[in-house]
Amino acid sequence: MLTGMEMMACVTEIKLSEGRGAWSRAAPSSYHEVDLEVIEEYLQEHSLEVQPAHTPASSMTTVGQQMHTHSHSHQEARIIENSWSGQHAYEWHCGSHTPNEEYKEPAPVWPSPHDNQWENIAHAFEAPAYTDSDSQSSSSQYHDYQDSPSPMSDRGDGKERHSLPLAPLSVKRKERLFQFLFEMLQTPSMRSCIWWVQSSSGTFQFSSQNKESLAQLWGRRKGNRKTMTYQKMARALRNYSRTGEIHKVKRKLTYRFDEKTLRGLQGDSNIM
DNA sequence: CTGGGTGGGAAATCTG
DNA sequence: ACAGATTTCCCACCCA
Repeated sequence: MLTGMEMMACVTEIKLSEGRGAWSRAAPSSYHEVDLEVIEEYLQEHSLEVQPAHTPASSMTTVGQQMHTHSHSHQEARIIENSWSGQHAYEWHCGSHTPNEEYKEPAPVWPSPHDNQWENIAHAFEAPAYTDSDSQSSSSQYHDYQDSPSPMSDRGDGKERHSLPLAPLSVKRKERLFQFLFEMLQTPSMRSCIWWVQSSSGTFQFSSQNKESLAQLWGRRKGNRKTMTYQKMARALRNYSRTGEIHKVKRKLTYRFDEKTLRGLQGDSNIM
């Protein structure tokens, strides 16, 4: 049981490795193998659990440091098998805690930028040049979106109302990118990489400094030969514009799940 | 001019 | 063999 907790803590911290600047030169080839792994394991292990409404994200700030070197346990046993609407929904039911984590700040505000505890894992995860290019810095005004009772009242496009072939399959295929992203969106520990801008409309945004980590995680999950990058992941995202699962919104690093897609994901995540 | 994003064509890969 | 879903490359464009 502790593992879960620790993992959580660990992951929770890791993700925010942000770039302090110091170790920003960390070898891009070494950092992801460590922490990303931890995160991945954690995600897999908890893919079926309902996370508590209040994530220990802020409470246990120290636990993780000893884990990033973790021993790569064993729990890769189950890989979330998603089945698009129908079968057995996704395993993630994080709906319970969502209400309090999303519309906080659209930007990943690291718990304590000065805590050197992060440093350990920090460099390990991602060490960008530390440019506060992220929304919150001072220009979070992009989206003042506050989750309100107005589902999909997003400006821009609100046209897809017909049926999309989102659930054509009867067999479970590999996890799709948008499913992965949704999962990450429901994972509090990934807040530093991706977050909801307005969950009700399915609008989410990537962290400009941690988007690469998120991409790498995706690539690892897919077991790609080469390292996944945001550029490539974004290319896949652009393909979604054509197929309709996800659309790009004018905001930087911001995308929006199609209503249909979102419904499917939500439905699956909390068995509707 | 530069860099971070964005948009896409096209071919390569994987997987069911 | 085939199709769907990326993945990988690469290049053009924009904009701050």
